[in-house]
Amino acid sequence: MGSATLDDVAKQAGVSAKTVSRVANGERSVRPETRERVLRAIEALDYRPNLLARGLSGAHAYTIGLVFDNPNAYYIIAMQQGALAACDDMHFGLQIRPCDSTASTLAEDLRDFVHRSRISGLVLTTPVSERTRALRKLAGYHIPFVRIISAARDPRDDIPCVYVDDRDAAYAITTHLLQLGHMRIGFLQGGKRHHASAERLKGYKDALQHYGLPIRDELMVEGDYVFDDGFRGARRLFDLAEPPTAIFGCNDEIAAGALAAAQSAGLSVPYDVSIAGFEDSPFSRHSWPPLTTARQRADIIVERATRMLIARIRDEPVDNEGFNPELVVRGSTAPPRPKSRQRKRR
Amino acid sequence: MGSATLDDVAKQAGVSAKTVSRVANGERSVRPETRERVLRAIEALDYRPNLLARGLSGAHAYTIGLVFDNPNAYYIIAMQQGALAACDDMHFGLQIRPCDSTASTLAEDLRDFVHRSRISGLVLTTPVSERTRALRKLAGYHIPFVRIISAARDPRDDIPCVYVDDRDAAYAITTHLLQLGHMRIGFLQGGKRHHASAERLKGYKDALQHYGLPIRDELMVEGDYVFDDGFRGARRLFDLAEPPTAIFGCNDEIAAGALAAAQSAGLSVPYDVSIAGFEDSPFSRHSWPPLTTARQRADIIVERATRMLIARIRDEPVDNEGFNPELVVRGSTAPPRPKSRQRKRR
DNA sequence: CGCACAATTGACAGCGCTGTCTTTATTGGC
DNA sequence: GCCAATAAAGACAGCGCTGTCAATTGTGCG
Repeated sequence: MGSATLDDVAKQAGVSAKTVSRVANGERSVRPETRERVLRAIEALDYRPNLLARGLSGAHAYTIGLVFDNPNAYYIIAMQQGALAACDDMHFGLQIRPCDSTASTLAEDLRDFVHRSRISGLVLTTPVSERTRALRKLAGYHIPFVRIISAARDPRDDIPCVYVDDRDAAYAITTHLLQLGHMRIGFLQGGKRHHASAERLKGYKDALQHYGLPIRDELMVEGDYVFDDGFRGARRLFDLAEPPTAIFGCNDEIAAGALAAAQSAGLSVPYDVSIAGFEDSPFSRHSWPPLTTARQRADIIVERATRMLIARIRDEPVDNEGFNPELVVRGSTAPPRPKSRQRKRR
Repeated sequence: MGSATLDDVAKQAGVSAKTVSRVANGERSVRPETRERVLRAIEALDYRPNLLARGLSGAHAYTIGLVFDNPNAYYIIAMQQGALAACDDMHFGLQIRPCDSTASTLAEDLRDFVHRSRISGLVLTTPVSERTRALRKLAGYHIPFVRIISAARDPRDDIPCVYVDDRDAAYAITTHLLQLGHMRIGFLQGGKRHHASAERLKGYKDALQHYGLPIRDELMVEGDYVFDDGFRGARRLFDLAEPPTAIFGCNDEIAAGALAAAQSAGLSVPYDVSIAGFEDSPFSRHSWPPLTTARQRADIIVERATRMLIARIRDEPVDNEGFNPELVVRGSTAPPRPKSRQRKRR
């Protein structure tokens, strides 16, 4: 009924429980013929190690935690898939853990989580990964973790991380718009809670500067990563005396809001105004027109981070790794209308 | 360093470990003053029970599993939130578990999952919850579970469930379109793997019948719950000699595809064609125009199912419960154009 | 005041596994 | 062929908790 235990297998194979344990955990010091016999017994009894017992007994539970505080459903799912793929592959368990990254007790909350379940380590995603103070405490508790952050280059500090160059991707998107001929490009900012927002803004500004264009305050609207802010922000841009011919939303949801604002204002995208997003979420693929955006493979990034964490737990050497989101050009961006015709519309 | 244990607390409070265990688990047979003393010690030592030890020792691990096999990110997140809310409230752990509902070993996979971690019970969501054969096996393994299914009424079988009346909601949406004056309504079907697809189709047909309208095969396009099928299906409908004046997509993603198809065909929504979805996902709120849809609170439904499961695990009596998605009218549906003008456009 | 009974509390084993240490088998070198 | 060195296998304790049952304390009542 309740599955077989180590002892059952040991009896069946005529060896000690410890030997079965060794085989089950792939330790090398077992003679091939013994291993064979044990494997047969495991097969015959359909034995599966009890993870609770293993975790309670061993040094740790061979389980990692994926920690997030992010309202973006696609992002979460992609991250979960990535972490799961790595964990399945490495025979680790996965505990998925939402949390409040703004809590003052963040470090303690995570510590309790880790201790209660003997979690072997944590993969921290943004914005949890940006709470430097909490991370320092966490490190103080000797909890291994890897963080995923938004940065242009390897921070080279003592905390292993995967860094995503949001600045560069935003630079690429802005450059794409500039090369299409847009001279006035609106930027809908993301929430300040995320470092990525600042990075993307930086990429936008850098590109303008590189092209010798002025950076205009009225073209950079503040907001958060939500549809409504995209909608409102875009409307504000449209209402300017001299509205932008292109709008770059800090993520796809913001861009979707801008798209809706354009359509509700009777503007045709991309003929009257170009719109670009960031993330390559289904939003960007499933809108009309589909959005030009930056593809960010959260699944692959998290999978990588998870593998790094497991390596770290096994005391193997790990190197930080960087990712560059990739420009994806779709139907929502096009050259601006010639001046003459643009005038007519107004 | 590593958190305090029961014994530490026991020593501090001057009682036995078992008494601390009783207090920690809220058992009643402890004198108030003793309880008080123990609670103080727990507080002082910042004690947190080790979940692995509790699970290994006790009859089960006070953890339930949420099982799903559904590509819809919003759905998954909503379900996770609902399950988590219930689990947090009832002091149960939650294991989130994607799976392959088409696997022939589904029942065995789930059994192994349950046994390995001493999971107390499972919440099965569609389409896993519809694999009747596997469920029967699962019940044979004495694994408690609650399933969420698409059904118009309480199935009154021996498996506890939460049932969602998709038929009724589809009926309501179709009726809404009929009452607006639409006489030809296209229906973009969902994948056959989900019972909900058939239920929704039934609701559509029932409503037409109720209004004395014929059910036309050419208006019911087959497909799956993906954007592209919505896009293609809608195009096929637009190409009919006599195209529908309204399209009902079996979920929001399909409807988003239809919306894109309309826009790409130069049709204005809702003036040239009305479009309705199903689910109330962000898709429906964040498109332009926003979609009329049926609100289905996956979070609340799953939370309810989770509470039922926990009640069941505690041998408390449980009654099946039904949910009715609620019609949400937004900008994507309107009366059809008067015939005369419609002609002009063609 | 003394007894039957109920309410509290504690002692102890054991959940199923792994870490440590010990014992036994095997190998290579002279 | 014998011994040291190494490899393989086993014995045993114990991870931190709960279930069971026994011991203790408190209660009501004649």
